[in-house]
Amino acid sequence: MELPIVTEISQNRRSPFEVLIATILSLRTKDEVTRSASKRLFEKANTPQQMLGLEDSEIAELIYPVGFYNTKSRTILEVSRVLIKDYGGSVPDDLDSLLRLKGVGRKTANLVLTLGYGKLGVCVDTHVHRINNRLGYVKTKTPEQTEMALREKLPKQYWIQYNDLLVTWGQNVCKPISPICSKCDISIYCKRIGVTKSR
DNA sequence: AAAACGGGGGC
DNA sequence: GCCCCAGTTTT
Repeated sequence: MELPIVTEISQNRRSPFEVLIATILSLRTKDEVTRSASKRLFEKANTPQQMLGLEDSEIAELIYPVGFYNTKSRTILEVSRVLIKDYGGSVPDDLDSLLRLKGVGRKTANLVLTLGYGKLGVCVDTHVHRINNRLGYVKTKTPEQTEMALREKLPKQYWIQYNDLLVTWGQNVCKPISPICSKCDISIYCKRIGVTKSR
């Protein structure tokens, strides 16, 4: 099973900055599309200093297929500027500082901590949110509520592996539409809440 | 709470 | 052709 792109980047010993940028590119975007776009971008620039050497429109053109390319290219440049100005050109390794960056929300911040620094983070995206609610493990409306619930319920030692596992599972088995329940190892524990069609 | 940001891929 | 995607910001 192919690894999600951001995970793959972290496992190739890429920098926290690359994890951060790849995560920004991946927002609301299919994994395969993010894969090619991040590769193109990193060939041109993979540090905040190098990013600032590119024009807004240049970045937008490189990442074009990911969608939201105007927002994302501005975010990349703005984040790069702040990293140089306030953090000596490196990515901060605490949640509060990361959340203060424009364009970085809870999911991105926690993912940078987890994959960029091997630190604690419960990263709740649509996959983690959906799977936990289907299982009946949590009953939450927003991803942030799911994050807080998991911090209480899930043993710390599993937090880092947990996200990668569920995202991979969410992309390949417990899909948003027509999940392949016959291929699911934890099917017997699942309440299938909100699952209409399954295979 | 809902809209806006967006092209690509699945069906 | 229609709907969703490792979200976040703005209204």
